[in-house]
Amino acid sequence: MSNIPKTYEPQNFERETYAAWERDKNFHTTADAKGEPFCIVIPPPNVTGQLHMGHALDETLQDILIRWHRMKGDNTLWMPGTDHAGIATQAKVEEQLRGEGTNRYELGREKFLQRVWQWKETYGNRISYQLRTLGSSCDWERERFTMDKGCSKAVRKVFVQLYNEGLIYRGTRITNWCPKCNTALSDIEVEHETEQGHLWHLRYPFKDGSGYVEVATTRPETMLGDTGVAVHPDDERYKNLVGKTLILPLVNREIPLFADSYVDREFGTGAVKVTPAHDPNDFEMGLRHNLEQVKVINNDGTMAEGLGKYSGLDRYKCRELIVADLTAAGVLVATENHEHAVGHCQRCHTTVEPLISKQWFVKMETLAEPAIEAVKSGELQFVPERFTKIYINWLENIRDWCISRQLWWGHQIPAWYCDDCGEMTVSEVDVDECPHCHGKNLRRDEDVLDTWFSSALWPFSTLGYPNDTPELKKFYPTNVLVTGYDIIFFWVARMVMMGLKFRGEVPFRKVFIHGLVRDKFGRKMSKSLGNGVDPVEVINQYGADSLRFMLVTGNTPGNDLRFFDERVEAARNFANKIWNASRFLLMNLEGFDSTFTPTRDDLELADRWIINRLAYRIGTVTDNLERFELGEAARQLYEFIWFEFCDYYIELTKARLYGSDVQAKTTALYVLSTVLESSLRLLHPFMPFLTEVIRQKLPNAQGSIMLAKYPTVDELKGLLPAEDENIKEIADVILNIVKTVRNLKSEIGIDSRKKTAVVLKVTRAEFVDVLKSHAGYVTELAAADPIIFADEKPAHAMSGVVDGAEIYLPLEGLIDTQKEIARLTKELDKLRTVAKSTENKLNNERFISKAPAQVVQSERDKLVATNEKISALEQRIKQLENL
RNA sequence: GGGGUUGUAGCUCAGAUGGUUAGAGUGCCUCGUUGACAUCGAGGAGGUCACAGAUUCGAGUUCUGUCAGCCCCA
Repeated sequence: MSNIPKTYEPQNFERETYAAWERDKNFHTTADAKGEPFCIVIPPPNVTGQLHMGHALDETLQDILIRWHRMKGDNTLWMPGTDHAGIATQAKVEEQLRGEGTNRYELGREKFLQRVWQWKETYGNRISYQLRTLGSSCDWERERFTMDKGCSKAVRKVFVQLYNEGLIYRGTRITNWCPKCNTALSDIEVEHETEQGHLWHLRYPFKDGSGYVEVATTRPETMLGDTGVAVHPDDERYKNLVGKTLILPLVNREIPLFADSYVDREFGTGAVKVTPAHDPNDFEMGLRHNLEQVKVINNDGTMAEGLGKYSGLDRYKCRELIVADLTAAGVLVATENHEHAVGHCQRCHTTVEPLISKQWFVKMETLAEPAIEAVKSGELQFVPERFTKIYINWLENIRDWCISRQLWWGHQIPAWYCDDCGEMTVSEVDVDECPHCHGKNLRRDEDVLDTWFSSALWPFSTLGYPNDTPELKKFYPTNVLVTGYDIIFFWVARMVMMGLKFRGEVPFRKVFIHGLVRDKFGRKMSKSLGNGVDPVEVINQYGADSLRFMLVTGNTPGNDLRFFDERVEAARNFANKIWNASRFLLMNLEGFDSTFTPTRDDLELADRWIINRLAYRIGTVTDNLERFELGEAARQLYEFIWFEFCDYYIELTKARLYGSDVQAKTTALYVLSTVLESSLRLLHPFMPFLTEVIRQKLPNAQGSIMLAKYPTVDELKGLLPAEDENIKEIADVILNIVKTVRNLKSEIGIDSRKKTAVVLKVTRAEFVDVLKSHAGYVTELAAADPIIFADEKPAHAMSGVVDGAEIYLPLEGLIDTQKEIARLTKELDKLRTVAKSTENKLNNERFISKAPAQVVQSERDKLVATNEKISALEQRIKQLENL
């Protein structure tokens, strides 16, 4: 049997292990393969850059689910791919061009797009390869891209159908505009941040000279575009003034004072200036009251033509000047400090400008309704459930989705305008002749679609839509979507709407939501802060298994987690522990007869115990996986492998391994390798590399672990202890004695490994035989040697008491009687507190009558056991005091 | 303004459906070189479970309120 190096060095095997899996097509499946379908589509990473910690978390969770289901025997497909990320990618390439002293306009659309495709090749591939370093078992043969042929076809088909049904329309609306990205944005691409600003109070005079109305505004520069002043219809202050005409200062435009119930009487002066072209609420009021829309700010954030000295100024420079001019004119009467929410571009963080422009929109209401229903009916479930509310709340208040972007990189809108007849044609195939007038002077709409439009189709476009492929039939709806809570609106909700609309079924049954990975101080990892941790570097240093294990432990669904080097180290130490436990087994396997199978009768207590524990952990791990409690499942494995298997069981096999009884040794080796092998399979979804490499060295383990069966309790049949065997209780007595002996030694400063005589007084008859026959376990684990069973208590000794036994370390001369009395008294006090509270419960009639019988009984048992310990301690203390 | 979420050991976090003397990792203290592992082993200290009520035989866990932090939406 070949052995392995002394320390765990993942760098030596992860890469080649992955390559072997991929070479053997272990990730690949087909629609006609055996098993229940289990499918996850990857949230496609952007081709802009490289893997970050958020991806690492997302991929790890998916890979755990995928590998687990594959091992369970499901027909498992993990569909990989990347996203073209319109604005972000275009910005990257434009930045590149700037470095070369040119820009996209100089290059022209076609050449520019070639450049972006080049970028996509480089970075798209890079991110796919980085996903591989994490161990992601994606079916790479099926890798997709949101702008590949198939996805583009799906986008066209969906667009045209929605247009034909009137669910996509083109209209002049107020939209969020980013002056820097130079494009329209959807509502959710705007991030609102509270900023310290001012509230300027302005006086607008009446035309008839009968005084003025005072308005309050946070954006004085927009006053140039004011076309009205609004007050609340029930506001007594203004009731008699409504309908009068005001003169807009600086501009001298006549504007009406009108009433609209939108106005908040409490805010400012109760009178609000109305700029329909630059504020969404004012826009709505403008429509209601037929106000003129005067656009005073250009798309690039400068002031429009025709505004005299203000024209061409930056919007903020203009604000300063306007404030100065209004002050000089006596219009500005007060300036207050004011906190308000200001919208910023999600991508570049520039303050967005609400502007009127002609854009394409998706009508959302009819699409949202079934998407709400799907969640309410339970057809689609969120894990954790609380995200349901967030999702529904958003959909119930949804507004139309602005889908056109003034970019070049993306799916160009399939609409053509005829210069001859002025008609528009929307079509799945490119149009070169106007179907209305047969003219040839067609211009295609220059805009492209919001990136999220194609992402919304991802679960079915990747499976073959619009073609009716076997994959689509087999794997749609997919089973789980794994993603962060930050894109529930952007992506999840839209996929549900589109899935329901175009496939008639939800795109996935469950949405498994995780949080964000933060830095050690709890801050979001970001480029500007420079606090990001590169997963590839972590993998190079600690191994992908360690990173994965760290990401999945100490984390509960939907919650953020902090990244600590120390936690990766802890995970790496766990890997090293497994490595060395395996190494121990491998070095003892020489000459092992791998055909040997023991019967239950060959197994000794420790063997039956560890198998029992394994069965228990198979249960809890599987149970937690089913509930998406991956962190808890990982913790179960950690405890089992490190504490139960390594700390206790391995130690208890050493006597047999180093002894001369071949049959006993073989049995121990059999159980060791059986339990280790099962543990590796249980752990494989979490730590794929390590488990594969070790398992290949074990006897009787054929093929790749990733295709092996996930452990079930059934497979232990024949080895499991009999139902009536009280194995846990017996083990607890022994382990409690072990702990007590170790503790007593430590109290007195004896090395835990130094052999020390121990006197045991067994206080429960049913344990006498089993403790006598297994005293060797105490010797092994606590260096208790010799162990003397006796009824009398040695006077000069350290002592301890556990359920079922009293323990004495006769160490005459080493014992400070007073200290020992003090120590025992402290212990006694603790037990008395316990006894007291237990008694109180049992004396409470209502407890006896209302609590379940089982709970009452366990309290009774506890009281008996505690009282036994108490009297033993009392006697002992008295004995010491009389010395 | 509406909604969500968090508050448990020095730090980071677990503690489904209420029921042992509330756990882990890390950090800290003491001890340990006999061969699986010092990326280790043994032992230990350390918690009024944010606060106040309520429900209950019983609350870290359920409900209400308060305080503090974070997030989303308007």
